[in-house]
Amino acid sequence: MNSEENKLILAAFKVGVNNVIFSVDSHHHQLLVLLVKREEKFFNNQWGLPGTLVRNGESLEDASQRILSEEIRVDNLYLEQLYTFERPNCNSKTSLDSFNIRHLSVSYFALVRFDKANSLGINNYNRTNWYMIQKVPQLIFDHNQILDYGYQRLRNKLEYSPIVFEILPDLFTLNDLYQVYTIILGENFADYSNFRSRLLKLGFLIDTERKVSRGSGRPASLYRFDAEAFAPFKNKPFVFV
Amino acid sequence: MNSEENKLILAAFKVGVNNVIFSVDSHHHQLLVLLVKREEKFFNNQWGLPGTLVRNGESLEDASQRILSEEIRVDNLYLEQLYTFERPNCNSKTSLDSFNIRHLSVSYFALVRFDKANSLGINNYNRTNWYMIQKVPQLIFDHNQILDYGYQRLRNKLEYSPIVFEILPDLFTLNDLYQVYTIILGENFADYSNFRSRLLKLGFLIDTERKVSRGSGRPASLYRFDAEAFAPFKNKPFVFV
DNA sequence: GCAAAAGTGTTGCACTTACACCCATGG
DNA sequence: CCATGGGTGTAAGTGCAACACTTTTGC
Repeated sequence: MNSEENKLILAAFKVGVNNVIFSVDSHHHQLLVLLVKREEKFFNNQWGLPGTLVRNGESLEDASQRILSEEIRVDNLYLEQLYTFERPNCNSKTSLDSFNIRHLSVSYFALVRFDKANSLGINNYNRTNWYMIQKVPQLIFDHNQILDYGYQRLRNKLEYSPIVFEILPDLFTLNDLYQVYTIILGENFADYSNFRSRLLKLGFLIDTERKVSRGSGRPASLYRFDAEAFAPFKNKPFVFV
Repeated sequence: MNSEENKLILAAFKVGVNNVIFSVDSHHHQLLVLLVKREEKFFNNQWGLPGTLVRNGESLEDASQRILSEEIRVDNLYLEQLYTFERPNCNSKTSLDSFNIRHLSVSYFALVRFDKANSLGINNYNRTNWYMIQKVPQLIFDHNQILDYGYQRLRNKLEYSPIVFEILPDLFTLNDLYQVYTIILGENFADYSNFRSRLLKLGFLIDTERKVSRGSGRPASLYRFDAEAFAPFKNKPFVFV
């Protein structure tokens, strides 16, 4: 087959999924991302996003969920497609991909509860670990780029969609909520008292009147998120912030 | 090979690209999308988004550009990845895809100048046509869904990025600009005079002092977009609207 | 002069910002 | 009774919607 003929032939692909899985550790005031150490010879123990190749009979999202449940034992709280990346010239570089098989990587984005997700390190010899977002090392392939893209998306989502409530317990204090926002968006996005009044005025946070005391100081009210009352704000931008 | 074994085997994919190509016909005050009539036997002359399968040696974006230049002879003005869709159970439905080849469709989104793009219908026997967005018929596969997704993206883009200037001539009146916005976003997004003052205050529209007269009425100033002056607004949301 | 289109100005209202202040609890 | 964190209130400033008004052209 000469090169002209080759050009008109349809490319054959294997498809992988990569997950950008975020979690918030409120206790240490840190945004975390899940990474996996790649011990295959080509990767030389570099870290990368948790991912896998798509198998027969499973959809892309299935594959993505499989990673979530294998690496951290967690029900999906929030999962969304991010972007499709092309692995550039992969076939010519690694002997794994002989025979002109090209690779595509569809990345997904997830936000999981830290307490539920924190049961890792078992049975995987520290192969999987949470990294603080500021301390992520150089990753394999283009995974740093994918991560950046996911981080961007996370911050956007936070501003107009109620994902936070997926990682907060059913009952939470307004300070809990505020903490998550500052951890992800940085300290200087709004004053706490203004954040409070703005959100409460919107009417989808219900005061249960129940109080919880955290050390000294006045006990805080526990609130819950009312999904029905939120409905009118769906797709309306900048509900929060 | 039994079904258990089959499940662990990596799926093989062919990858297609589909383009959601929008254009604005200011003269008829219409938002248009480019469709292609599919004359293959399975599609029975139904319309669909212009697309193609990815060939050897070309990247996904290459393939997408190829469509742009084949269907309408146009340099890329704006091209962006939209979303990756999975063709559900395609292999079991059409005899084309025997042998467990699955299909993935990566969709791209483009906005092209109408005058430049309007040189179609030549040599293609009305196979390609612009459709008003409200009059799009039932399309093949999930193309209606992809189109909706693209339309959504277009409206979002319009609000925080300067894509409009890619489809406007170098010199344009503020009314030209306003027209494009109302065509895409609908009439009730802002009053013309407020739109004017808000945009002018931002300082990236330069009044060239040149005037143009369109029939009766006071002649309008021609403006140009100053990309440098726009720089500080990059990624800042809701610059327009 | 009159209609039509371009462009300017004004006013009220709503919302944000930056604080100051009050409240309830633990020690 | 004071430190601590929770919660309320307010005054100044900003931004936008609605709409009235002025300017410059063709006829």
